[in-house]
Amino acid sequence: MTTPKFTQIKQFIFEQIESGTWSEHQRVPSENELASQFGVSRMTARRALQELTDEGVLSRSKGSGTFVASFKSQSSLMEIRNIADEVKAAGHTYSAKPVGIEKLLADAAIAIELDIAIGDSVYFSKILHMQNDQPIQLEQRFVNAALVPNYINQDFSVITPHEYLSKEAPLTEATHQIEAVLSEATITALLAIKAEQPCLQVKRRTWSSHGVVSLAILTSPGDKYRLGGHLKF
Amino acid sequence: MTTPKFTQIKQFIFEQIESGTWSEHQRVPSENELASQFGVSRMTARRALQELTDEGVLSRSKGSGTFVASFKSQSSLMEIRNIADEVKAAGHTYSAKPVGIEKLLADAAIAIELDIAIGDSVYFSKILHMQNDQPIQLEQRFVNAALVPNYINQDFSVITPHEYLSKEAPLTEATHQIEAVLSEATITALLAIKAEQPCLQVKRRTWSSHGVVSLAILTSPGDKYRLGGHLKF
DNA sequence: GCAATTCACCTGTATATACAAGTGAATTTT
DNA sequence: AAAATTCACTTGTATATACAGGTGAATTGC
Repeated sequence: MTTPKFTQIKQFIFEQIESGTWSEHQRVPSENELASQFGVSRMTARRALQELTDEGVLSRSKGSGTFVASFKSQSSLMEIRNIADEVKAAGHTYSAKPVGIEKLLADAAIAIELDIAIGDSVYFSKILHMQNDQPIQLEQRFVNAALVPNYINQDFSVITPHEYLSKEAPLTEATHQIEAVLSEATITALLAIKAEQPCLQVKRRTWSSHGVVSLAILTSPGDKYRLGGHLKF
Repeated sequence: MTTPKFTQIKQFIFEQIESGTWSEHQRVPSENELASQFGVSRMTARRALQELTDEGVLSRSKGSGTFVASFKSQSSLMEIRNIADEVKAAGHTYSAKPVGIEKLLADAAIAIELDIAIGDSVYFSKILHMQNDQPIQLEQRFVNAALVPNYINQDFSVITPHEYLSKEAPLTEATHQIEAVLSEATITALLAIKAEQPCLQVKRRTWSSHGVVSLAILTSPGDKYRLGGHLKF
C-alpha cells in the first residue's frame, strides 16, 4: 500500500539528477550516507542505488563510490548501419522475424531517452534480424504510446498474459492492461470454461484444479475482489 | 576471485532451463528450497532468482512462486511497423539520431535471442527516432559481434570509458576492452598528461589531484599492478 | 452444496551485522 | 624524491532474522 522506502530513495535520487542538482559523472551519496540521511539500514539504501544502476541511471565502482551515469548521448557523429543491406550485400539471405510485443511502463532509462515520465506507457517490441536463418541482430523498440495510439491493433491472446497479471500496478490499471492485451471476447471465452459471470463482473474464488484458468477481474476500485491468479494455457 | 555463490546458483538454474530440464512456465524451486539445497541463506538464493527475473529468464509472483518465463516468441504473425514511414505519412518531419554504441557481454536474455552463449561479445547501439524533433521511438540494437567483425570502426574516445573500467572482468580482458574502445594513440595522449610511461607499460601509482586522468594499464597477467581508477574528462 | 475460514507456503520489504576487497589520499620509510 | 605502508572510506558478498501480505488448497461452518 505505502510506497516502499527504497522506492522513495530512488525517487529522491532521480529527482536530484533530473532537476540538474546532481550532474553527470558527479558523485552521489554513499550507501552509509543515504542510510543515515533517510534513517534506513545500509541494505535498503544500497537497494535504491543498485536498482538505479541496473536501470542505467547510476554507475558504481567498488572502492570509489557511486556516480551519475552518462545517459545522454555524447555523439551524433556515429553512422547508422543498416544490417539488412549489409547482409544482402554480402550475398546472404536476409529476413526479419518479430518475436513479441508488449505494453509496459517506462523505467528511468527509457523515460530519459523518450523524454517522458517514469511510468508512462510505452509499446515494447522485439525483432530478430536473420542472416541465413541465423540471428545476427536483435532489435528492441520502445515506442512512446502517447504519440502512437492504437499501436497494438491485434488480439494478443497468443501472448501468455502471465507477466501482465503479475505486474505490480493499481487494480484499475491492471484491469486496463488486460483489456489491452486480451480482447474482451477472449477473456469471456476463457472464463466460460468455468461458467463464470461475464467479463468485468467476475468474482474471485478458489479452484482446486491445476493447469486451468484461474482468473478474476476487478469490478471497481475499492472492491473487495481483486485481480489475482495467473492464466495457464 | 572465486565465483560468488549467487552466481553459481544462477548458472545452475540457467543450465536446467537451457537443457530443457525445466521447461517454460514450469515452477522452479522456491527461495527456501534453493537455500537448503545449496546450503546458503534465503537472501542469497533470493538474489539468484531475482537477478534472473530482472534478466527476463524467470517470472515471479508473490504468494505463488517463481516460474520459467516465456522468453521465446510465440507469434511470428505480428506485422513489423515502420515508424519512419508512419511519421512521414502523417505529414511530420522524421529524423533518426544515434545516441551511443558500446561493446558488451551478452546476458541471459540477449544470449537466448541471438543463440549465443552468456558472456559472448555483442555490439550495443541506440538510435532515437524523432517526430518533429520529439522522440517517438527508441531503438536498441544488439549485434552478434562474431558475425559482424569490426562493427565499430571509429575511435570511441567520445564515450566515457568509466563503465568499461569498472566492469568485472579478468585484467587481461579489461585491457583488451580498453583497447577496443580507446585507440592506443588516445590512451597514450591521455597518459601523457601525467607524463607517464608509454601505453601498456604504465605502472599504477597514486595521484592526489582531482578531476584528471587516473589510469593504469596492466602489463601482463599475474602482474602486481592492476587496472584501476576511472577516467574523468 | 456453497461460502467462509484456516493454514502452510511463497515472495516482498526491511534491519542488523560481518567480513572481503578496492580506492585514494595521507603518512611513513627508504 | 620516490617507494612502501597505513588508514578511512566505499562497494560487494553473505548470513540471520523478522514481519507483511498474497496464494492455493484443505478444512470447517452453515
